[in-house]
Amino acid sequence: MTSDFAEKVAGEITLSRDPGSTMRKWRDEFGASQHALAESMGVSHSVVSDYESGRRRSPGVAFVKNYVTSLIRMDEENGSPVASRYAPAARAECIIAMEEFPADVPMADFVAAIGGECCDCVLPDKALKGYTIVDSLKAIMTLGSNDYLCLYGWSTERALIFTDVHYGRSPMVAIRAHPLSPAMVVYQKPDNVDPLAIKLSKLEGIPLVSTMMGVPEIIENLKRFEEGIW
Amino acid sequence: MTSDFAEKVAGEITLSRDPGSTMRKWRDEFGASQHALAESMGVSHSVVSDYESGRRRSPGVAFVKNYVTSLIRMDEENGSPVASRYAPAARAECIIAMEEFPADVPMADFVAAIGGECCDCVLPDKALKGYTIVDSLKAIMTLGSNDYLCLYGWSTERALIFTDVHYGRSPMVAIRAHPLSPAMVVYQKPDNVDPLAIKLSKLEGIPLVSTMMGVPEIIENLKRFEEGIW
DNA sequence: ACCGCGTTTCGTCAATCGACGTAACCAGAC
DNA sequence: GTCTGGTTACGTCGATTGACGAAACGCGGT
Repeated sequence: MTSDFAEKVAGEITLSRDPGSTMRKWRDEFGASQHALAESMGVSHSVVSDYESGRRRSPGVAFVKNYVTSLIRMDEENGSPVASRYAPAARAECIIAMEEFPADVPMADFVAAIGGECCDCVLPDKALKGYTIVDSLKAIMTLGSNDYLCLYGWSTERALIFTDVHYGRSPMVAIRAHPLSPAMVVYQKPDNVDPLAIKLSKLEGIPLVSTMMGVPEIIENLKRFEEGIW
Repeated sequence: MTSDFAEKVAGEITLSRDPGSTMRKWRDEFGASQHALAESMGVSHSVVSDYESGRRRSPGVAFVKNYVTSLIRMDEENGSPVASRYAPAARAECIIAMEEFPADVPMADFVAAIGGECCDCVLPDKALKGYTIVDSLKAIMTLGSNDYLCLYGWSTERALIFTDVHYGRSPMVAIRAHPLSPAMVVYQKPDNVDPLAIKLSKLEGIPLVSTMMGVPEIIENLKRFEEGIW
């Protein structure tokens, strides 16, 4: 979540016709002084001023990264008032976690990382670009057709992980009814997987995977993919 | 829309621990060769290779901007197959247009740009960070509670512009029922503005504005704010 | 073998960045 | 007036970028 916001900020600075003033805009938004930010970045305050005033016309990405991550770290130390205001879309109740991978992750690696097993499916030789962990009950009770777009974030080529699934019919029915399809569906701790859900997954050509791993452990195990390590 | 995607790509490159390989990842995603991209960028092909291989450890934002905008321009020349795959959330049916402003836009300037008039309200001395144009009928018929999060995109400090509004009661009722509030509500071409809608807007402290301007003209007039000009 | 396409490596050099410290400016409070 | 906090401007210099072109490499097809 926060990393999406960091990308937003960094991307805006990078693409701006005047990177300096865009940096200044964001620092003002975060309510930080040049001096405090400079300390956080580990540089002298006049460096920050030089960049914001436009003396450096094309700052290197290393500097921009330091600038942005420092602002966000400072925000987090105060409970993320700015970041949370800027990511309301990320706070849909049924979304527990949602991340993009910086590089494609082979499906087999993903399934292994979450201790998953295929439900009578064959994993295609494809890759995933991210995942979303969804609270199944809340999703079923609150999501309408266009809600599913939020689950996909930046890419449909992700794994949707439904938590606390008893038989798993409703998620597959809803997914099947929607024009967009995820690359993979994972049921977390199902009692039994409904045969109809398996049938539907095959009709849609979506690999269906189950795992008995807890959500915190799943999130922990997927962190290395987020950091581009495997 | 596309600019959000460009920011996503640029942000990811900027924040990556290995910008070169992230650039390479995205170029592969777009299916472009180094040679074609180099031509599009106006540099020699070996420059692209030097960057992607990591010879330049901290590329300047000018180069990254050229790289990203060239990839996206090339994608657009082919009907945006990659960009549209990466922005499904942006294609919610009821959203006609949605943009963020690179710098705050004073409310008075925004209202003037869209030929708007206050419906018995006083414009606060505040600023907007973006806007969303919403098809009212589709929104009312299809949006659930969490849908409204999609309307807000990156910030609630935006103007929501509802099109084809007859009296404008439903949008205000729905907005009032939702935990998040926009900074401004605009009714486009209303027949008559419902007094109850005005009352609700005051209760919420949300300025209510009406305009008789057509959607294409509104979008055109707001472009200068997107480019940071006013 | 040759050819075409795609990519990498590397030497080179002018231009710019990254970072420092110093000095100055501005505004508000006492 | 002084002090504090916030910001800007600028000289300086080593390090790095931005860009070029030449040479080389790898792969598939003929």
